[in-house]
Amino acid sequence: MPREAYHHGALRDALIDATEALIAERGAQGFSLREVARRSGVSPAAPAHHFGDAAGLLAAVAKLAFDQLTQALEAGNARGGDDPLERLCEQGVGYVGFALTWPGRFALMFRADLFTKDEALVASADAAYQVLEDGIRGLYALAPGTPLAPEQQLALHATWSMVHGFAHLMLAGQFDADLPRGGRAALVRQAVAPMLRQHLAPLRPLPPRARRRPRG
Amino acid sequence: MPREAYHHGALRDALIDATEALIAERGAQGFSLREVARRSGVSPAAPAHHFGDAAGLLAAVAKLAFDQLTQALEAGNARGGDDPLERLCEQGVGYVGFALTWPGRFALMFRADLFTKDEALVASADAAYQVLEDGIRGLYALAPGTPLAPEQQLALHATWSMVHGFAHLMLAGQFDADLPRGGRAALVRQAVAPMLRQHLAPLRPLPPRARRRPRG
DNA sequence: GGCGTAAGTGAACACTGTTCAGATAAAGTA
DNA sequence: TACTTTATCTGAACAGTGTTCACTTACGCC
Repeated sequence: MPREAYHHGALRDALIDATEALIAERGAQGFSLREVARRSGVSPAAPAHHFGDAAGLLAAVAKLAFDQLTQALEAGNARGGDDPLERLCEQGVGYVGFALTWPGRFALMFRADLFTKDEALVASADAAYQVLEDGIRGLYALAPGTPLAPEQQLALHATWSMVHGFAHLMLAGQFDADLPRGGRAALVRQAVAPMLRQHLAPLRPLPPRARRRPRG
Repeated sequence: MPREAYHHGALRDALIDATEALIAERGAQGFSLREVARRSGVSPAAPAHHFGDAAGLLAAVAKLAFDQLTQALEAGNARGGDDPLERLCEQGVGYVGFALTWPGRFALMFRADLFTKDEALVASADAAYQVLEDGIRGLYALAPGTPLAPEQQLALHATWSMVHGFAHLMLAGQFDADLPRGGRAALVRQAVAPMLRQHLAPLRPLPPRARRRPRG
């Protein structure tokens, strides 16, 4: 413990890794700064020098989580191919899949009371949001950067809410009673995509000759 | 502090009240058993005698929160009148309204790690869930108690997810950027009801003469 | 009136996050 | 190479937390 304990600059990453492992085991609630320091073989005061605060360390971990979510959403886009509806649906599948694969990370991301909202974190969170917003733009055939009309914003909110709520309720075990064979992972595919498809399909502009006449 | 400190049986309720006040101020995260005991003018060990545990006290508070949510949902039903679609939409408005009015209560209810799942709590949670499930039954013109078909279960999950996710994201401040004039309360009415109406309307069985022909 | 039981005390224990003076290693400079 | 500066990390302390336990107090009951 005399001189090998000095991490020589690698401590920052070691603390982040230990935190990810800890919240993977015990959830975001079970995080403890001292435990993380202990696992990194370092005194309880050491993290303060790199992150200032427990909230600072968790902010760094949350930032990474948002980056990983962005990747999951973009992977969904890729699976969806050229069809904007399919791309958005697969984003939803990716979102819920991320939440179920990394419940600790997901729980942390939306516990804003646990971490500091620093610049890097906000940027990463915005990046994830942009992927989703661009998905909605694709559905309405809007160019990137185009501001959304009110009803398009509503579609964005509804889609995000549905996917987020589904992930949240599923993690809370509310859907465990009626799981299909294959468990939670199967439910993601079998439920999220049809759910989104049903919700989003009426929003998609129809090809001209098949356009429905206004009801009245 | 000699003998007036003895609560003579009213302590149980006093602790629950103090807890509700505390989480209303500081959120579910800011709860502290000792602080609650302090506000009730009682030693830190006193709550253990009534609730055994901090998790036990929070379970009692969460149970009340579910009861209050049930009332909010039923009030929505009443506002909706006879139309099953309107009843369900107003349930959604009630749900989100409850979450925004009592953010501490709402946050606590879905933090299952904070409280014990005792019998009374599960019963109250189930009661709230039943109101929502019956709302879906109404939409499909099913008698109470009828088991839901898979696509009806899907509608239930989608509706609940959307409303829950909307409440959650709104509390996280994710929609603050595009608030209409009137603030959050206005957004509940202007967004939740149309959102649900759009989602649920295609699910409603149409009157016979206006039934759409199957696509294909 | 005495007694059993329920209710609350107060001190202790093992934790937690944070602060701060001081020690140690690494890097920069002359 | 020697000296200084800067970044890291320690160790002890402080205030606060939830929980336990022997003890005391008060109430209801026979």
